[in-house]
Amino acid sequence: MILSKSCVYGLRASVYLASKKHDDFVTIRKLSDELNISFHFLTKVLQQLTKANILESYKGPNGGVKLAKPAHSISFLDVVASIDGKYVLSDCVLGLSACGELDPCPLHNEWQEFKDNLRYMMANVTLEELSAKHRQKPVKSLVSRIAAKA
Amino acid sequence: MILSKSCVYGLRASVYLASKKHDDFVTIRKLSDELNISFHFLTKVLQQLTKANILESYKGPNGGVKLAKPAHSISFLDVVASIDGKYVLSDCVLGLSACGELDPCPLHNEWQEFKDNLRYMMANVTLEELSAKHRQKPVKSLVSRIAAKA
DNA sequence: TAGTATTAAGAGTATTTTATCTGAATATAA
DNA sequence: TTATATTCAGATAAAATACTCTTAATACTA
Repeated sequence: MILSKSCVYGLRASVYLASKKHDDFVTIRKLSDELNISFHFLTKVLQQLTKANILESYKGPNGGVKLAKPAHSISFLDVVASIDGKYVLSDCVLGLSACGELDPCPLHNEWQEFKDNLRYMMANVTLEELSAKHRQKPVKSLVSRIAAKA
Repeated sequence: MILSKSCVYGLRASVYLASKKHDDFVTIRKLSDELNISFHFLTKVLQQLTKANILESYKGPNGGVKLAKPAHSISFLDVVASIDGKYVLSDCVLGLSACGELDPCPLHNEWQEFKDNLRYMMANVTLEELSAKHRQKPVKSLVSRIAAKA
């Protein structure tokens, strides 16, 4: 599992919110029902996203949560980093603390390439793109992107 | 963390063993000292690799563990699959059980590409290649491989 | 055959992650 | 102003993962 469950829940909720009209608050109860996630657990996760300024929350009747910014300005990575921390995917694959440019482990370069690509993808996919299954502007395929670079 | 710690420990031990003369058994004590891993924990992990026929073990004096096959015939993926199971990297990134070719989640294609590439890399890097830092036949870079394919 | 070095196996503990519960704070609406 | 719908916050529980310890089994050496 690359991303923690908290992170996955946060992503799913964010993508769901991105598909809604921006003005309306959606209750966490509705989110947890729709997405089949434990209400209390989801509450915790969304609090983290609220603190990180990804979401905006409102208490009381007609309250709930909504995206704090337009969906096209929030990336997949924004959400992931708010929950799993920005050092997700920064470790050496063999768990060697010394591994780095100077003293790379045998897999260092290959792994680095993967992490970079994954990061690139996450940073360049927005919630808006994710919320529309048949999006007009599809994320450029990794293969073609890398091929163009090479 | 993509791979479990057990898995990482198993990999490090395997790579270490690959760098040794094949005939000699290496004690788990020596492995745990060299690699700075808890002896008992490493024992557990290596038992799994022994069961999976990656390693061969021998009890008693002059005993220990060694690779069961030549290092060039054991892939990174062999080790990973023996410890984390062969379904590592098979889940949907958004944790949707329904996600698949028929009903893909918004990230399905991008994610699939990643998993395929990672799997390809893991399946095509052998312990022999990993054990030599300055290997004669470097693993073909992902970028060039993908570029060639495209 | 006795002693010892070694892995094997399983039980036990600790830590982290995931999930649940309860009560408080807040804001709306009647 | 009172009742209600909601998030917020903290405590607790359960499950998964990581790690430790103890004992048994094995096989060499002397």
